[in-house]
Amino acid sequence: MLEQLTERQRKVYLFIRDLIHNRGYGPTVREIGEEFEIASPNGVMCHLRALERKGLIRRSKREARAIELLGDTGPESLEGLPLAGRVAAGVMHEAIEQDKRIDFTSLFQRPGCFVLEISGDSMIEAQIADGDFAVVDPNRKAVSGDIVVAQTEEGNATMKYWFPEKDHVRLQPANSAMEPIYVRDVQALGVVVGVVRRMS
Amino acid sequence: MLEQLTERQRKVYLFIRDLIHNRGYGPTVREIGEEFEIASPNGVMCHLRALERKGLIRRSKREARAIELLGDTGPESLEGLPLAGRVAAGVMHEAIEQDKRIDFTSLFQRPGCFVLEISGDSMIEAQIADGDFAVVDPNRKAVSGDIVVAQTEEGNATMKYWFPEKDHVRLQPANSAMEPIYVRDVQALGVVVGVVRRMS
DNA sequence: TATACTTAAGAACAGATGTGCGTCGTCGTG
DNA sequence: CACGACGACGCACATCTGTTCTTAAGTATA
Repeated sequence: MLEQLTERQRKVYLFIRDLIHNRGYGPTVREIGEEFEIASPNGVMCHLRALERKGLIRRSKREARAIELLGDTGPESLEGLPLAGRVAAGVMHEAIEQDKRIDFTSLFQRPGCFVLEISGDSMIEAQIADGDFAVVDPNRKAVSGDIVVAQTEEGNATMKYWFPEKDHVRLQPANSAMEPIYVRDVQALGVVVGVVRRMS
Repeated sequence: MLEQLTERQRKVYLFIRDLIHNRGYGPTVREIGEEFEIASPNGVMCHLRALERKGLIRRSKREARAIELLGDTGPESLEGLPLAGRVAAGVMHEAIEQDKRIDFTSLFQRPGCFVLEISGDSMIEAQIADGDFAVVDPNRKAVSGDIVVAQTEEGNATMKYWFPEKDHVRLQPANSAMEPIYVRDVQALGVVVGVVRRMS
């Protein structure tokens, strides 16, 4: 998105975006000029035309501050949590590196995904415990060994390992105290792509 | 927030907010007048003054469209994932209930929280596996039995159960194949308040 | 009944703002 | 070398826009 821009254009775009996100409304042509020490309004117009031509912004003719950001998902600066490093692997840095961030919401933001709360311990050996939240992707085809949410013809739904065998499917719990289930008419509602646990 | 407003003021405020969220930039005084069939700019000024006085917006003097929304968290509709129910507990609803939603980012959004990637299997029996992300709250005092990130005086950091005993602390792994560590000079960098796993 | 607040019209003004014209220099490409 | 791009100046113009003043009707409050 930003690759096709020149250095100058990129900075102008980021300035506009920053204002819209952090101040709530965009800059005027002359405000941009002031920021980048461009004395003539037309010098700024040149950049705005380039940004519009390259599809990053849209403008309304003859309207003040009428700059619309295209393909912008919102202020990223506030999203997510700082990713501080790996633990149990040596020295911990005192200062948390602020540059790497991880956003759990966008991590699982695929169209159609939904969340289920786990009830029971049948997947405990797959590190999925009672009360956990499972993120399920219904648009993904289950392959052998996936953890899926399976629904039998009676309407019962359960979370198990998915093993197709000959003329049936083996639904294998991740708990050595439990036996696998063999079913003929079953469908996978979706594949488990993530687990979230809250321990507070 | 909206209770202290008159009906007319509320509609004006919602109109402004809608434009900022959906169009990307706010309205001019006359645009508002056009929407509500207020012929005079001053009729609109009256509402804007009221909204500013009541603390819903902030304006910059003599600047076009310079309306800032105060105490506004952005379009809420896009946040989070739909929470579809509990699994392994009977009947699955065909239609996912869209009204309940869960947002993983805000779930762990406490000031100071950070994320660590887990390395190794020392907490496997607490359902924390290699490659998982742990959310750590440094502003929380560790109590006996908590899972903490502990740092010894040598600077080594590790994730363990936290058991203070007499003149030392027992750092207990959740892995029966491993032995506990007894340390005198150790501090808990934070308490693990969440776990996130990505399996795609 | 008097007072204050809300809502609004109409007119006028100053200044903010987008836009177009012509010009110029630099840099990389063919 | 010519050409096109990028980046920018300076100026002028039309209009957009916020603001203020005066006036006034309707409504709630004391």
